[in-house]
Amino acid sequence: MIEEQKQTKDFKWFNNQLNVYLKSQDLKQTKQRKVVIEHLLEIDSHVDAEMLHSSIKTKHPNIGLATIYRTLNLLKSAKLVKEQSFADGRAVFEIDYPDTHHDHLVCLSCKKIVEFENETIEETQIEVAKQNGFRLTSHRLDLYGYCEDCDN
Amino acid sequence: MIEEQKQTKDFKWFNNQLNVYLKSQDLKQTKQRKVVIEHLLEIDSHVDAEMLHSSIKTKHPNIGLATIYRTLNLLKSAKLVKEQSFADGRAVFEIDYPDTHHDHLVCLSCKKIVEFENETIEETQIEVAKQNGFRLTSHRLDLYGYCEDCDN
DNA sequence: GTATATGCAAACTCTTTGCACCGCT
DNA sequence: AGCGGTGCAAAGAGTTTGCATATAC
Repeated sequence: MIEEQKQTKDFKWFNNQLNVYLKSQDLKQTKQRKVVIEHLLEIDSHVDAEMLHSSIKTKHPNIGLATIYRTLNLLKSAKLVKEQSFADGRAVFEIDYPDTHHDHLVCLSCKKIVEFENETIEETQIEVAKQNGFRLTSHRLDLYGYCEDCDN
Repeated sequence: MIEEQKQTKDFKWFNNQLNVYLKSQDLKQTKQRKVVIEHLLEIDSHVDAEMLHSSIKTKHPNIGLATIYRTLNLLKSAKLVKEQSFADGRAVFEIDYPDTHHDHLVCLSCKKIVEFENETIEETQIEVAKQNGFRLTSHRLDLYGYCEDCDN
C-alpha cells in the first residue's frame, strides 16, 4: 500500500512536470505517454526500449515500439529521463529525478546495482575538468566489483 | 624521428603480443592484421571502425570494413585494445597498454576526447566501494562537457 | 594440404522516419 | 477544425555473418 501511494505520488509529480514541458512546447498529453510514464515508474530502474515495450504490450498491445522511442526521446528533452549506452550498443533509460545525482556500483557476479553519491569525487571531477579547460555538464561513473554476498 | 622510433618499437611489442595470442589460439598472422595494427598505432587515440577503415583505404583500398571489425574484435579478445561506447552509440576503440589506466573527458560539441588520471578520485572510489561492502575490480568514468574551443 | 582469413554482400539489431489516419485541445 | 501523435512498415546506421575464394602455416 505504501508502495502504491508512493507510485501514485511520483506519477502525479512526474506527469505534472511533463505537462509543464508539453505546454511550453505546444505539445499534447496522450494516453500512450501516460502509459509509458506509469511503466517507467513501476519498473523504476534501468530499462531499454524493447523491455519497456514488452512490459507495456501485455496490457496495451496496440502501443508501438516507435511510440516508446518517441516518448523516451520526448522525456529526455524534458529532462525527465536519462539515457546511457552500454558496450553492447543498446541504449538504457532511467528516470532522472532532479537533484538526485548518483553513480553506480555494479556487482559483476549477481548484477546487483547499488547507487551512491560522493561529494569528494564530484568536486574533484569539476577540478579535473577545469584543469583541462572543460566546463563540465555531466558525468558517468560506474564502479565494478564484487559485493559482500558474492565475494568469497 | 623520435616519434618514428617509438612507433617502430611499439609496433614490435604489439605485434609480438599478438603473435603470442595467435599461437595460443591456433590463429594466423596476416598482412591485413599488421596493417590494422600499424594504423591503430599511428592514430594512437580513440577511433571507430569507420575512421580506421578510411585511414587504411588510402594505401590499402582492398581491405574491407568487415576485416577491420574482425581484427578489432580479435585484438579485444587478446586484450590489446579496449572498446568503449559513448553517448551516441558508436563503438570507439583504443590501444590497451597494460598498466596505464585513465579516464575520459569528452567534449559534447567537437567530440574531442582528453585522457586524464586522478589519484584522489581513484582512492575515493576504493573507499566508497568498501563502505558498501564491495571489492572493486575496475571502473569507468567519463566526464562530459565543453572544451575551451567549443564553449563560447 | 588443410584450416583459417578475407572480401563482398546480405543479414541483423537498434533506432528513426514517412505517411495515412487518429485524437487532443 | 487544426495540428500534433500514433501505428505500421520501410529506411538508416552500425556491426556481424555466410559463402566462395585466397592465403598462412
